Amino acid sequence: MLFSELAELCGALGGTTKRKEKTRMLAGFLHRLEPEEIPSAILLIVGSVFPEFDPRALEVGWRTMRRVLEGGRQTTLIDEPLTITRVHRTLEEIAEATGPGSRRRKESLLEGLISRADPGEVEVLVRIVFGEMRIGVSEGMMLEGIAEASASSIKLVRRALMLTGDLGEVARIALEGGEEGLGRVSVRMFVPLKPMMATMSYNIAEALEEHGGRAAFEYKFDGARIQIHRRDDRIRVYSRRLTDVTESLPDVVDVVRGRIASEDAILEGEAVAVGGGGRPLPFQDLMRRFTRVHDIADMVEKIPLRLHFFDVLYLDGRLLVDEPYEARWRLLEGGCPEDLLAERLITGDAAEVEGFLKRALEEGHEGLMVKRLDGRDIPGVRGKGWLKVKPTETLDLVIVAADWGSGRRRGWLSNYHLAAGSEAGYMVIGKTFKGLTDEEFGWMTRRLQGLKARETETTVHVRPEVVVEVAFNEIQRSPRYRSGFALRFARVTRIREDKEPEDADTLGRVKELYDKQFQFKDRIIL
DNA sequence: ATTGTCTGCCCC
DNA sequence: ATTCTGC
DNA sequence: GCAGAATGGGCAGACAAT
Repeated sequence: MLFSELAELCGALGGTTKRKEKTRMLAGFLHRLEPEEIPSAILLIVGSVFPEFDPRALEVGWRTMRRVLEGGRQTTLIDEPLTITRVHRTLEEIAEATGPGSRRRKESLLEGLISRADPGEVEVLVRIVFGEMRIGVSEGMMLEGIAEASASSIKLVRRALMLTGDLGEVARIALEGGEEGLGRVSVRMFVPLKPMMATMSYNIAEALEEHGGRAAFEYKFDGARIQIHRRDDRIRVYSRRLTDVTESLPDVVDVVRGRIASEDAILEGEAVAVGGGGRPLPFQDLMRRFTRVHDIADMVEKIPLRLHFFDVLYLDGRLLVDEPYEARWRLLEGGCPEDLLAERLITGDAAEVEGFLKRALEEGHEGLMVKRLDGRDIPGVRGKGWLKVKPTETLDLVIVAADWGSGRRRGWLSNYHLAAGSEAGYMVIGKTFKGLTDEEFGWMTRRLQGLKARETETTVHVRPEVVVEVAFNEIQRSPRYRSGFALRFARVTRIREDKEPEDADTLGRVKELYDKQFQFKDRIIL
C-alpha cells in the first residue's frame, strides 16, 4: 500500500477525538493492508519503527531533522511514490547505520524519504521519527482497532501484547488467526512481559479504602524496575521499557545465580544504588550504573546495587499473572531469601501503615506501594490493583520565563521557568508544565505577557512577579542550571496571588532542603 | 586524544 | 515521571 | 477510569569536530 494512504489515515485520525470513530477507521484500514505490511504499518501509525524490546534506534532527533528539512531539496519527478514497506525499510536502514560517517548516512537516507514525500507525508514522517504521532492513537487505541478488525475480544488482544511486547506481531496474529491465534500466544522465556504499573494515590486512608479496608503495603524504592528471566544458567535482566540491560548489571546476574533458588522463573523487582553506610544513594547515582557499557566492573564496586524483589510472573512452566497477589508472593518467598524481598506489611490499620511509611522514609526510600490482596497482574496497564503513595514537599518559586506550548497547548505559555532568589538574583531550579487547567493556562499566559521583558522564538522572559507553589519529590544536583540544583517532578499546586516575589523561597532554603535529604540517604564521592 | 553535540519507544 | 482532558 | 498528550532532569554513549 502507498504511504500516502497511511498519511491520509493519520490525518483523519487526528481530525477526531471520538474513540469509537478512531477504532472504526483503524479497523477499516487494517483490513486493506497486505499481510506482510501489517506489522510495519501498525508500528508507523503509533509513531514507532521497532517493537519495544528491539534495541535498534534511529538516533535522529530534532536537530538532525531540522537540518534535513532546511537543507535545500528538490523533488525528483522520476521517483516512484513511497510505499509503507519502503518507508519502514528505509527507517530500519537509518537505525542500522552506525560507526564513522553514520550521521551523514542517516541524514542522507532521511533526506531521500523527505524529498519523495508530499507535504502531508512529510508531516507524518517527521512525527514518526520523533516517535510521537499525536493523533490520539497510541498503543491502547491500536489494540482497540486490532480487536475490532479481527473480531476478537480486547482482553485477548491485550494479553497477546503483554506476552509479546510487539504491537505489529499482535496485529498480524489477530488478523491472520483471530481469537484462536491470539489464544495460542503464550509466555516465552527471554521475551520480557510488559510490566504492571501503579496508580497515584494521595494518602493512606484513600488507598486503604480503595482496596476494601485491608491491603498489602510494600516499600516503594527510588530505583529502577527490573524483570529477570532465568532458566537454569541463562539469566537476562530487562528494564521497565523491556530493554535488555543484562550486560550493564553483572552484579544483578550474580545475585540471581547465587541466591535465588527458582531456576525457571520470571521475577520482578527494583534495583537500588547503595552507599557505604548501607543507605540508598540518590537516583542520579543509580543511573550511572544503568546504561553503562564501559568500565562496568569498576562501577560495580563504586556503586553497588541492592535488589528488592516483589513479584513472580512465571515459575516452573506456569504463567502466574492470573494468580492472586498473595499466592504469587508465597511462590516468590519460596525461591527468594528474605533480605532480597521488598519490605512488606499486611494490615487494615491506618495508624500502623503510617508507622510503616515513616520507617520507609527514614530508611531513605520513596514511599509505599499499596496492593490488593486478591489482585491479579494486569501487565501493560496502569491498573488500580497497585497504588503508590509518595509524600511531596513544596516551595514557593518565582516564574522568570515561560515557553510557548505546542499541540493542544499551542497559543499558551505553558512551560514555566521556576526560580529562587539569591544574592546573584533569581536562579532557575527547574521548569514545569504541570498542574494548571486550560483556564489557568489562559490566565497565566495573559498575566505573563503583561510582564514581558524580552523574548525569543520559543521563550518569553518576564519580570519576576508571579509566585507559584510548586510540589516536587526530590532536589537533585544540576549540571545544567547555574544554581546547581534542580527539582525532580516539579508541578504547580497553587498560584500564590497572595505572595510577592520577596516572600518566595530562597536558594539558601533550597540548599538547606537538599542537604537535609542526606539525613536518610547516603552521599557518594567519587 | 580531548572536547562538544546530539540522542534515547533512556531511566525516573 | 505527573497532570489534565475527552470519551 | 482509561488513554493520550504535553512536557520535566540527568545519565552514558556514539559520533563529529578540533
